[in-house]
Amino acid sequence: MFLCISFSTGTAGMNIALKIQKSISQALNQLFNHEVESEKLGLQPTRKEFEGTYTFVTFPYLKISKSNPEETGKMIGNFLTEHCEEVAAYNVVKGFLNLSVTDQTWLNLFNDITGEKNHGFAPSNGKSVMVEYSSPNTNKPLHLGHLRNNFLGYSVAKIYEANGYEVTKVQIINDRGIHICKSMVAWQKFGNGETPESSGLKGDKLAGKYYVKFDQEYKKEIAGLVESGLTKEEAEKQAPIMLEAQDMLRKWEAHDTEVYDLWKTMNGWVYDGFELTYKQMGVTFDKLYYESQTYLLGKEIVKTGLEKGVFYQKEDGSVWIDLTSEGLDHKLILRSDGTAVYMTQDIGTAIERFKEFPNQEKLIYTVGNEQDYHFKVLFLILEKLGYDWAKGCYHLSYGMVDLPSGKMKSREGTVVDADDLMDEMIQTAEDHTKELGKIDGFSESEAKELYATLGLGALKYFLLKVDPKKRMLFDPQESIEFQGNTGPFIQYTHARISAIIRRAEDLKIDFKKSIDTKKIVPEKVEKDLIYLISDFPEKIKTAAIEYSPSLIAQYCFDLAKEYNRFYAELSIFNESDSDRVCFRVKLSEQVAKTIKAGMGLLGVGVPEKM
RNA sequence: GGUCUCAUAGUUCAACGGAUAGAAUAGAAGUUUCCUAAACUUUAGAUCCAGGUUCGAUUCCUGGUGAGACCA
Repeated sequence: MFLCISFSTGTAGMNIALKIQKSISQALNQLFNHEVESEKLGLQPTRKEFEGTYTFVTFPYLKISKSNPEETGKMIGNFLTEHCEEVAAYNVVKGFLNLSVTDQTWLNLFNDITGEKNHGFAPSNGKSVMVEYSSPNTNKPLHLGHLRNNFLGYSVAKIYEANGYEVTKVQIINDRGIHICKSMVAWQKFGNGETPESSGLKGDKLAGKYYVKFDQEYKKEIAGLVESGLTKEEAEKQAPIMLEAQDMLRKWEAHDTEVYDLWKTMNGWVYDGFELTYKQMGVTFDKLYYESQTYLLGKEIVKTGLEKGVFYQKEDGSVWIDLTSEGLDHKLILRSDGTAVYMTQDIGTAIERFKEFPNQEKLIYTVGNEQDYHFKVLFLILEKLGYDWAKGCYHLSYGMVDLPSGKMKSREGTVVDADDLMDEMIQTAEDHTKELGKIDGFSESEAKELYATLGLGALKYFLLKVDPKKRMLFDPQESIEFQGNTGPFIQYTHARISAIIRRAEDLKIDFKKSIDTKKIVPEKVEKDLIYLISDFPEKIKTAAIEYSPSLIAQYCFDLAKEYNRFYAELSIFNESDSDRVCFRVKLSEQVAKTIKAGMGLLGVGVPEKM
């Protein structure tokens, strides 16, 4: 899980914890004559119900201190208040040493953060990564599962960018194979020359329609054949429409002009359709790969593998790899008739990509967890073939999206279409906004933009807030909620802060002036906010290491929730002390910036007004 | 049959081996002359079972039960 990734540091905020860790290390050394690397000392945020900001657990060091937990905590605590200028006070509860940070430290930190242009975003580190996601088939439209895939991949790409990487976003489009031929055959037989223009259907929907049509006809033919005395297996093999599709695939492989043209035309429709969907989703790609151009790759490498003794050949001519020593089994690399399997072309494609982008530190595949085994094997093979970069390959595996009715099944028509779902979300956002009467003073286009931001924000946040590797439930009704741990709640918080900034400007409050840090002492709730803001760079780093946008989502929610509490408890403009007003507006502004940045990492926009 | 993943409030999700297992929703009760009530406050409710490892286990190990995926 934790691969070797180096991240640049140096952003304001995280160094408080580092400094304290260093001091604790010194304390252990001087008090108990014990050497520990300061980074290895666990320092965790103090639980809400206790006084303090950081907590150091002393249980593991009792043997060294040769004392009880309370005494040990006191000794370290005393050392810190004396020698560490960040620590103001401490308290000990059992084996937990809770440390309070001095007000001055908070205020200095806050001034540092406001001075930063891009808080949390690391400067370029000269490294690059490639992220693959989406990778659809061209025989049907994108569905809910693709949404999770796309949002996840896109967000991870953003998170890597925030960590200073140059990111190449790619997808490989599965544009060939029997499934495409099925759509083509059905269209040829039953389409009557129907096009996206003539039918008004999106191109991908049109192709999908004929894919379904094929399946219906195929079933009819099977039923007919079974009735005439064939077994089910025989019927499945002999159904004329299936034979036609297989014939078409052979013709395609032989570059038959007529078939090739049809293939190009239909795929062209699908790409036009996909483009609209991607645009609505808000995801982009830097480079597209097409399987029709890569499916022959990898055959060459089989020879090399055989020569190196990584692979072995069976009597029938098929090529295999023995992975039993790794706890896996034997895996087919090339069929006996010399045709490739998925593994073959995936090996070839990976090699091509590293030839094309030699300095790639990582290659991240966003693919569902049903492929866990496949990628495990793929990476192992690449390593055995001697490619150093193989250890930089990572399978960003995610769980299936379930519906309340169970699993999505295309045959049963329970698939949730991506376009329909997004439209529905936007529509609900519109209805809800109008119901609340919140669109006074909005122009038509502004209102539309707001509905899209809210509807898609709700959807993206809903899909990204869950740990990627876990299977999740998507309830269409609940996902459109705007209350609680949702995108719109966070968006609302941002809009609310924007209103405060506008108000402050109207009142001509000079909140951008520097604050006399000696005069202002932040209260508890404000410290929590500053702590959260300062923790942002650390969160981005962790999210990248864990490939998990859900951490960012949780963070944004925490920040918004904390802010709303702050907002409810304290009035900003009724203060007589102008320095305090200035401080709080400035703090609010900083929260808004952080929320905007965090949501941006999820690909979610935040409105100024709603 | 073999391998892998998952199991936490009614529900949907959290919790580097750390404190009284957190949130959100749904339920109950409240808060709008005041910067946006898409908000806030209060309240009730959970670790699949059996062992083991240790100062300490939702987390690690073994066995079982249940759900899912992959491989033949």
